[in-house]
Amino acid sequence: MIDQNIKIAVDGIVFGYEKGILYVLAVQQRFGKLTNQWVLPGGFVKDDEPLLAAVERELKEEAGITVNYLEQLHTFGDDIHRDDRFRVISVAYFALVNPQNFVLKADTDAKDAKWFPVNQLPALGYDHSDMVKLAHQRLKNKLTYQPIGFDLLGEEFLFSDLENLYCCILERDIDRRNFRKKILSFGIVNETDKVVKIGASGRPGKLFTFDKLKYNQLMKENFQFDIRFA
Amino acid sequence: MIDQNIKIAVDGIVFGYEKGILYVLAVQQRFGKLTNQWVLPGGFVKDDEPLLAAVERELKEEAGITVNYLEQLHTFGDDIHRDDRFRVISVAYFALVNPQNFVLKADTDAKDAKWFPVNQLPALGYDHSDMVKLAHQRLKNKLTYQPIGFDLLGEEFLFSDLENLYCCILERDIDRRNFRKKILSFGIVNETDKVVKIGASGRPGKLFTFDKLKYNQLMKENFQFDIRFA
DNA sequence: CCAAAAGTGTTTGCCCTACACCCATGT
DNA sequence: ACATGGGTGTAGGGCAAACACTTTTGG
Repeated sequence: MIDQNIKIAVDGIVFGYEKGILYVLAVQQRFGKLTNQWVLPGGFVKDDEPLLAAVERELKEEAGITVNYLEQLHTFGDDIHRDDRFRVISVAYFALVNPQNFVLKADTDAKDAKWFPVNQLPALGYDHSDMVKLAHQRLKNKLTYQPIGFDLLGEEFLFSDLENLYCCILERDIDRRNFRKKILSFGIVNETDKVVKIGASGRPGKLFTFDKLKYNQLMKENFQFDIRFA
Repeated sequence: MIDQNIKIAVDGIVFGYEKGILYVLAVQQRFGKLTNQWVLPGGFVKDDEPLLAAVERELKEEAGITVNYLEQLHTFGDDIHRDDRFRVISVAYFALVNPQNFVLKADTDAKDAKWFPVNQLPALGYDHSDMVKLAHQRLKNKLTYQPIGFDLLGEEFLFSDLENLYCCILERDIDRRNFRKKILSFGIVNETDKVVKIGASGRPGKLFTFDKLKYNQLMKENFQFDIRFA
C-alpha cells in the first residue's frame, strides 16, 4: 500500500440566472475554523463514492438543490496549503440551475445557503474565489459554442429572456433581430402556442422550449452551435 | 481528521508529432500485477508535492522528457474500481512535446518507454485508453482556437510542416494558399533567412519561428486565434 | 528535362452586420 | 393615446472558399 496522506474533496460552483442577474450559490460554514465564512458547497468524497455522486450529494445536503447541468471544471491541488488543516485536493464542478426551481435550504453542515450576484460576491474561504473566477470564465466561453444557456432558464422561456441572458453573461449588447434569426436558424427551439405577459404593460410574448433531442441529433450530423456577436 | 482512504495519482498523455504521424507516449510497467502492460506515464503524488510538479517528475523519471506544453485534462474518479488494488483517483494531464528533442529512456519504474502512433495504440492498462481518447479530442479542438501546434514542432519549421500537422491531426485536407494567408495574417510567425531542403529533391523552403511574445501581446488586445477550414 | 516540393492572387458567394418601424397589450 | 416590450426584413461589405500555374532544386 502506498504511503500517502492527502484528502480529496469536491466543490460545486453553481450558477443561477434570474431577471438579468447571474448568481452564484454559496453556503455559510457552521463548524470549524472558518465558521460563518462563506464558501462554495462541497465536502469530502466517501471511499466508495464516485466523484460526480459526491458533488450531487453535497449540493443536495448543503443547499437542497439538483442541477440541470454539471461538468468537471478543474482540480485544485497545486497549492499544498490551500486548506491549512492538512492537505486537501479539490475537484471543482461547474453547474447550472434555474433558481426558480428551488427554495434554498441549508440542512446538514451549512448554516445558511444563499445566492450572490456574481459581481457582488464576498471573498470566499479557501481558494474558492479562484474557483468562481475560473467557472465564470468557462460559462462565458461555453455559452458561445454550446447551448447551455437553456439550463439556466425554465422549461419554457421568452425569446427576450434568452437574449437578456446572453447580454448579461457576455456583457455586451446583442442585436435582437440577428440573435433571433440565428437561434431560429439552428432549429433547436420550438415555439409553443402559449403567450405570456411579464410586466405591467407591453405586448405578450410567445413561449419557446429548447429541443434537446433535436440538438443531440444535429450534433451527430456535424452541426456546430455558435453564437458570437459584435 | 477525516477518515478517508483514497489515493491520488497523476498521469500524462504526451503527444509527439513527426513526419505526418501523431504519437502518444506509453511506458511498460516493470512491477505489480500489470507487469509488461503498456500504460501512460504517471504515478502517485507525494504529500508535499503540487500536482503539476508530480506529473513533471513522473515524465522525467519514467521517460526522461520535459514537455513544451502541459495542462490539466480531467480527473478520473467516477469508476471506483479503475485500479483494482484500492481506490485511486487520477488527475490526467495533457502534454505536447517535440519528440526530436529527446531520446526516450526508462529509468525508474518503467521497463521501457515508447512512442506509439495514436492510430495504432495497443490497449492500455487501467482506464488509460479513455484518457488518450479524451486527450486526443482535446488536441483536435484546441488546435483550432489556440496556437498549440507550434509546441509539437521544433523551434524552426517549414510552412509545410505546420500545414501537414494540421492536416494530419484534424484529419482533413487544407488549402495551402488559404492556410498560409491566414497564419501570416495573424502576424505570430516570423520568417527567418534560413532555407532548408528536406527530401532528395524539390525546392528548399524558408524556415519560420513562432513568435510567442507577439502572440501574448495580441491576446491582451482581444485577438482571437482561429483556424477552421473546409 | 523531369520530378518534387515551395511559393503565390484573384474571383465568387455567403454570412454577418447594421439598421427602424409596426404590433399587441395595459393604464 | 401613450408607454412598454414583442416581433419582423433588407441591403452592403468583408471574409472565407475555391481554384492553377510558376519557381527552385536534384537527379
